[in-house]
Amino acid sequence: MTRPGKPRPTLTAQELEIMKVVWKLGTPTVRQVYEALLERRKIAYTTVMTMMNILEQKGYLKKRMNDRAYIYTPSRPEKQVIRAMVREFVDRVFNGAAEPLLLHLVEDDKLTAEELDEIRRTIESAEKRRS
Amino acid sequence: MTRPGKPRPTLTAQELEIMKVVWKLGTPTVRQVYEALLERRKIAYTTVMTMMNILEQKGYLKKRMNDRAYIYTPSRPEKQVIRAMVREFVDRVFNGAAEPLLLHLVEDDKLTAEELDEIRRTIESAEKRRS
DNA sequence: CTTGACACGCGAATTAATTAGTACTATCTT
DNA sequence: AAGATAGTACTAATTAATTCGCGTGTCAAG
Repeated sequence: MTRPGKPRPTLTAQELEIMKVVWKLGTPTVRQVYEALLERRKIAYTTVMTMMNILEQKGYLKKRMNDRAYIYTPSRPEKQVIRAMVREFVDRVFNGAAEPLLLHLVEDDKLTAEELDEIRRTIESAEKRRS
Repeated sequence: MTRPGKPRPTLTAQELEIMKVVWKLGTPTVRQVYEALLERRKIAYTTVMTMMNILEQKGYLKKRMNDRAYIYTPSRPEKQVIRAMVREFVDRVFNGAAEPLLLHLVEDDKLTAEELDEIRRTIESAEKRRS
């Protein structure tokens, strides 16, 4: 049922929350993820387990038995997954055009002067790289 | 039930699709939205009606009776809604930090040289405006 | 050996999104 | 006046996401 290599359905909010923990911990058990999440909000152990199994079915996690519990590992690197989410968002909201989103962000006065500066430098080097 | 002024739940994919049409048409009837959507995909008239009524309940649309049919109007400007969606996305995916998203986009080679240039100029003027 | 902690699988309840059919009414059209 | 047309309200089926309890098995400690 899981088609290797095919694009997978994009992560929902809670799925992403779990994936973030897994990426941070590397190779956690359900319990470890559960404990990490508990520090943020009330949640049941079995809820985490269910979600992680769904994430496995969706192809985001792999599990292997170790001792008495499963150890889960991300099957795709964080950067790749986030990139796909950004792409999906740009498609859905901006019809695939990245520029309007960029402009939104830059105009939004949410960035510090240093961040703006770094971005400007990134753009400049991107421009050089191309010419 | 609709709390004026309060932040509303963020739009789903299909809701956004309908809102885009409404924003474009300005003050459409259900039928007009329906016809516009039909050009892209198969959908039933009543489906569109249901969605638009939900959007009204959610506070994104207002309707007034005119002649025999309701005329719907957006209750919030497109830019504002999109901005809220961007903010929600940045919060959810990047924990509120806009910069990593910016960098993702710039690195992603999805932009033309002209677009990059325009963005650089926008950043420069944003920097001036602040200093 | 019994008991408690921990792990898993399974099933299930709830909620929301999405889609659309049906019944009814009011208005044109001829 | 009759029938087609267009519009709404209401109901509902389906699917997915999210949440969690329960039963059961295993291992370790007393």
